[in-house]
Amino acid sequence: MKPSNLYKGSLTTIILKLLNENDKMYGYEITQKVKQITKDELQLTEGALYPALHKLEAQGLLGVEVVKIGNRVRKYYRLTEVGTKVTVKKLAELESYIRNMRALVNPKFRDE
Amino acid sequence: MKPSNLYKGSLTTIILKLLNENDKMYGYEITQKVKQITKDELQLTEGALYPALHKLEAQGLLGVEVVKIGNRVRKYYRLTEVGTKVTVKKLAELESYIRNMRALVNPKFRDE
DNA sequence: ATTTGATGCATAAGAATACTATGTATATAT
DNA sequence: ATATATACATAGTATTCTTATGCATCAAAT
Repeated sequence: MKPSNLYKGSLTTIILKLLNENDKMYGYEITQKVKQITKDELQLTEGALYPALHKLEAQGLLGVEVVKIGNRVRKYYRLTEVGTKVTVKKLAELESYIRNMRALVNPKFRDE
Repeated sequence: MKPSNLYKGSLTTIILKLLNENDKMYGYEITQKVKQITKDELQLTEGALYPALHKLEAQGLLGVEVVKIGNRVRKYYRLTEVGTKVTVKKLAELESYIRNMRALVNPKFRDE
């Protein structure tokens, strides 16, 4: 994730939301989806993505399904029930974050 | 900064913007201002704030003025010229970040 | 035929950022 | 007297991400 360090801390939210929307996805697919949606402005690095996926899996938020495509392996991830609940929470936190940052940065948004 | 780790990476932007708006401020004042603006949702911790101020000063973005208030010391910070330029850049990055995150999280915002 | 670029996974070393805990000290209100 | 607010600061730790590297398959172009 190059552009600025504002993205620090938002990777989990991004992953969870995309999985919430797309049912199941594999890592590389997520990187491409993010590139597409943000018009190349945000590029997930694999060094950040894969460890993040592993961690979410270890926390029980994601389930994995290994699929062989020809001779290649893909690991499809999908939300668990817990993962779905956490997604809702993360999205609320993001809205709150954006609201607060807008208020901090733009006096117009300060009276609710 | 408690609420969520989304705030990781935004402290510099917050400090610069508040100084851009208020001419000069001291550390404690910044923490209170942030509390007020975000209605207690965001509490800057001093362990994050003071090192951040020192770093910005070392980078030449802030100038310091030490003032004695009674027997107490206050360190007033203000933007340098360079600091003002960086502030503009940081604010643009924040807008970009918010736009991208909105698009990632809300399909409605994906076209445009 | 082979090289390039895309696909697809993974980890290790290090940097950056913030949190927690702690310390010092003054001022004010109860 | 004592708790709370004001005001600074740093050390140790945790979290998160970047950079660099590695392995391997596949399609397309030269």
